[in-house]
Amino acid sequence: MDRQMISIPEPTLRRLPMYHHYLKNLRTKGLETVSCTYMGIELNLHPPQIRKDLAFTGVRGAPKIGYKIEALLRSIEEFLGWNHVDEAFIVGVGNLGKCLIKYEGFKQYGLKCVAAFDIDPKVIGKKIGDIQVLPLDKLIELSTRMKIKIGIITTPRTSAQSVADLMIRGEIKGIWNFASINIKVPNNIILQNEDIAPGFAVLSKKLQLIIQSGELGQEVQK
Amino acid sequence: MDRQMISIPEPTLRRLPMYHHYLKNLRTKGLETVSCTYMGIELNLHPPQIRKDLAFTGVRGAPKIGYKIEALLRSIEEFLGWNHVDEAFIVGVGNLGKCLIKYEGFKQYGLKCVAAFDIDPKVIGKKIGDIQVLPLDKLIELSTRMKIKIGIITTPRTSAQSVADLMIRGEIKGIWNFASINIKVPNNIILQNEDIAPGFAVLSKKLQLIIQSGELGQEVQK
DNA sequence: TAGATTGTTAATCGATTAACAATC
DNA sequence: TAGATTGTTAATCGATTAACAATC
Repeated sequence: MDRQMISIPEPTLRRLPMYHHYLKNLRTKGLETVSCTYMGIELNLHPPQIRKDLAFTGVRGAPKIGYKIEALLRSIEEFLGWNHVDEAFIVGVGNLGKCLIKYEGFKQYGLKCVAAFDIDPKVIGKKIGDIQVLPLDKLIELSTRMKIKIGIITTPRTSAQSVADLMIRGEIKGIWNFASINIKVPNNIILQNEDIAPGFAVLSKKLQLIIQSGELGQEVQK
Repeated sequence: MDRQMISIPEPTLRRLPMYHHYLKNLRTKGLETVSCTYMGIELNLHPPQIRKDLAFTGVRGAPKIGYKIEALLRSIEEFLGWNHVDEAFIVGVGNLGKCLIKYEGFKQYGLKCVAAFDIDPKVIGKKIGDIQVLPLDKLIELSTRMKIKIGIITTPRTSAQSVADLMIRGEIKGIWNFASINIKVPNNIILQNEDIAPGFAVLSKKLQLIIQSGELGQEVQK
């Protein structure tokens, strides 16, 4: 009962994939153990932070030795649920939709797109990668029947809310929204928004500041 | 001199595009002013936070009235440098690269991809959207000559570091890295990493917790 | 005017970092 | 053993939220 009461800091959750990826690399190099000191240098993080993050997954290291890489990987995967495959539906087969369907990386997260949906008759019936594009009005019935838990939205902004509503009626529990628009979902539905605008805002502003300071520097020089 | 010393909280920077997008919506509806109370309800944020965020851009509101939408939009755009066009090079014309090249949304951020690069002879010379795919070994010379500031990496992981190195030799100042791998750049280069794994980790874990608690609930019921 | 809203200062909260005993 | 590393508690830091005077 208590376990799900412990709240995991979101920054920690967001760092776990980085550790996971890095550890997989170490494993291919044939290494068996790793210390936080070592990881910290490579990943540019402070050792105590890494230690705390890893502790959340339930793994324990050994003083003087460090952590077993194999155990760490299993611990992270189990903690995130990446040790079993989750099937997902994706709606919207435009550029981004196609790109995600073909993305090979999902495998390592245990995510598998099993069907795509669209309203455009020109794409319905086609195959993208391994999967079939179905008409959107089949979504509710199919997702209920197949007990699909995850829905991915890659439609234009204007359709995102109505697609989310369909997914919820189809008993989908988590929505990964790439439509860069705020959609509203009930409390018991997990919503994860993915958008490149925030990242670009950070890049734009930092760039502006560094270029400004460069120009200022030049002025000072002459 | 002082201006660039003030550090802007990154969470604030990341929220600005959301305000920007929302305000554009209000403008198309013909509204002229807006209060933080009102925005807060729509965007699910506390009014004082919105006020602080907006204050960073230098705009001032009027007590009892709120903010002028037009002035807010201009203030955010100017603050982020989105009021002028920045030209960018993109390297790697796979699924993701093509997808970003065709992405219409960059226009509103003042970002324009002016050339694409690849090493694959099969794609070199082709046109994606409006732009030409050039051989990678032309990058340094061209980006120096055209004074390109932004480089976008959409290559496989294995090439990301070497592409970044080329960009830096081509005097690019900011790198937007979609290759989901840690690349190393000198201090004076801005690096912004874009990766969907952190977001999916959050979704996976939350989903796991909610599904677990659902199963537990059922057990308790019977 | 009264009430709503801004702008700003203070209090709270949560995450990161520092410190250090325990340990192999 | 000595030194490196973990695990944990305390201190710090930064962002969010609360409180409230100023104001149109």
